[in-house]
Amino acid sequence: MPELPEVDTIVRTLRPDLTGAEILAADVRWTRTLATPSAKKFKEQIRGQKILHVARRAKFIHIILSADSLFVHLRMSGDLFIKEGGYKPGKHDRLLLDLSAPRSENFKLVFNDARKFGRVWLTDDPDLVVGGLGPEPLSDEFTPQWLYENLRAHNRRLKPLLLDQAFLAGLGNIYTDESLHMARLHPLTASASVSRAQAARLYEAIRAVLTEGIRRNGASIDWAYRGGEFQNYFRVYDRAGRPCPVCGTQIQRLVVGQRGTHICPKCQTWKRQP
DNA sequence: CACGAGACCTGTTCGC
DNA sequence: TGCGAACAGGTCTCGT
Repeated sequence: MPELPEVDTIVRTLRPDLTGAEILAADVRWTRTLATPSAKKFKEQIRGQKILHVARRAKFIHIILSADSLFVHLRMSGDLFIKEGGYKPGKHDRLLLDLSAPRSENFKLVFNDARKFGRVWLTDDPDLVVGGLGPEPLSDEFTPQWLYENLRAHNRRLKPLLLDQAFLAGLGNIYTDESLHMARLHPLTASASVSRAQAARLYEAIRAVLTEGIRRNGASIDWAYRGGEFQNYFRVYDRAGRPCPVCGTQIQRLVVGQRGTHICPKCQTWKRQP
């Protein structure tokens, strides 16, 4: 569910409460939620550590502790909540941390994840988790020139390449469809065929779409989400059969790389490679 | 290297 | 109303 803007929103929401808190205990309710280490080691190792900072890297929530890094990836259905100290675990709560803060009651950080795809890592080596990721699309490292050169360096279709976190880190299904539409590029376009001008358009579109997503506190579909409202501004995502906001043509749904994909067939044309 | 299929999971929505 | 199929914001692994 959550892509870069949604994760960013969660991080901004949690940061004030979590920063400075001490972890008193961990309750692991679904063992496979832990990517590493084992539940036993996790509980021993995390107890007593303080939360120094809460950050985001791509779609990972990065909680910097006194001695380790705690990473959370929400995958499709994960979410993180703050609950009061007396909170009792609900059906889909997979991991709970008991916390104490200097000038407030004890509270809990709850990882809730209906589909159990989400994962948590506790490690002293961040590269073990995020070392293989591509650049952050909102960082200075990501430039039109970088995008042009690296699109040309692969021979892949645009959409699966943009979804590849080792290529560029943070886009998911929604923001990829939105970016491609804004850039007027078809998701099946061969990356190596993209011109400088098209790459520049795609660069601007990715930055614009992610920035707007963050400004609107992400998109809220199915789950109530920090008041996010980007879902009200989708151009094509989940809008099959409705008019393209640019030209009015009916938006089509197709499948690319096994992902539902939404395009305007008039704005986003595609010349099959000879 | 690129790609499709299947796996991992549960819940909701859609069509009959 | 019931019931199975299709689908869902993500990523990994395997075979071609």
